[in-house]
Amino acid sequence: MQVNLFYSINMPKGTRTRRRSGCPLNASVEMLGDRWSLLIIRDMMLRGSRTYKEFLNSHERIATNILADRLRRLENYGILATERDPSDGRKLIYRLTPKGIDLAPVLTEMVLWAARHEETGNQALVREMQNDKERLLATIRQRWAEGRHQSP
Amino acid sequence: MQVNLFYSINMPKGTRTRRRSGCPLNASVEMLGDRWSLLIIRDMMLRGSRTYKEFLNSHERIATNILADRLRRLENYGILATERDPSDGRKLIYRLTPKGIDLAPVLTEMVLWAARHEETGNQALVREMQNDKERLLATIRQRWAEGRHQSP
DNA sequence: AAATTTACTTGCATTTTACAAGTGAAATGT
DNA sequence: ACATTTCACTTGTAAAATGCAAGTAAATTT
Repeated sequence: MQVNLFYSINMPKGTRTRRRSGCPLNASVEMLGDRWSLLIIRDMMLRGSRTYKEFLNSHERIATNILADRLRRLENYGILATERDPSDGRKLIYRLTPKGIDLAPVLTEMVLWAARHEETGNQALVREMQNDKERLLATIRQRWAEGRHQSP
Repeated sequence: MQVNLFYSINMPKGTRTRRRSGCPLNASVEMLGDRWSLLIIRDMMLRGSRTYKEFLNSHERIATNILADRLRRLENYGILATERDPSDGRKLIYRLTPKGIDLAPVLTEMVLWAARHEETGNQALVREMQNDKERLLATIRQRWAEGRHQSP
């Protein structure tokens, strides 16, 4: 039997303790390089999703076990944090940490790149990002600083 | 037996024909959201890697079959293109297309994010990116326009 | 002509993902 | 008070992706 020394017990799958290299891009890829993590962050940042159920509603249809796993990983990485909903003890509120909010420029550039080179939707968002990247980023940061990131 | 209608024959694994959604971020994630693609692009853009063997030399140690698969996928997506080396018929030269070069801002933001929030190396590159993001991007673009992206 | 280099492919074990169904705690309806 | 619903998951299992070692064919070098 062989064990993978890059992983530890009691951690979600794929949560590495040792890095493959010290390159900062590699660090980002190890934390975010999969088919779901960045979409969860998008849902929090741009769509105001805060609960497990809200994440499940998004159009790409993530499986429930994968969602639970990714939320745990992102929390372990310090990208998001949780708290119980004081008004409903069943609900967990997920919110971005400062580290998570700092991903806004990464998401912006990925959106703009795809919009430039692929046929994609949500042209309103894309135009907003193109026209004044800095203003949008400031808005996102401020919305989170003020706690106005709750769902409508 | 069940078949997955999101995939087609004769395409590298994971190369989807239908998208999970029209969101531009999702498009980026479907093309680049794995543990290797962005590292290959980094090697081309920042380290000047051009051949299969040069990619294999990078510190994260990609497996040969995965590398072949990722190169095929990135070519299918139009992110890179190949040509035979005129002076050595065994060698294939991989180079970024304009679409691939346009990923420079994505890589930059991912590097800066990790450098800000994780302990990583290559502080020289990070400082260069911090100090003058636009100048570095202009340099990368120009280096590729001039064909000076060959290995040293 | 033999050895080496390059760019892969193949086979197989391990790990991850996807899908469907189920569970327990808290809240709501009657 | 008790049944029903909601919420946030977990579990089981099939399918797909990844990782590792070994092998191969064509071009080049010796």
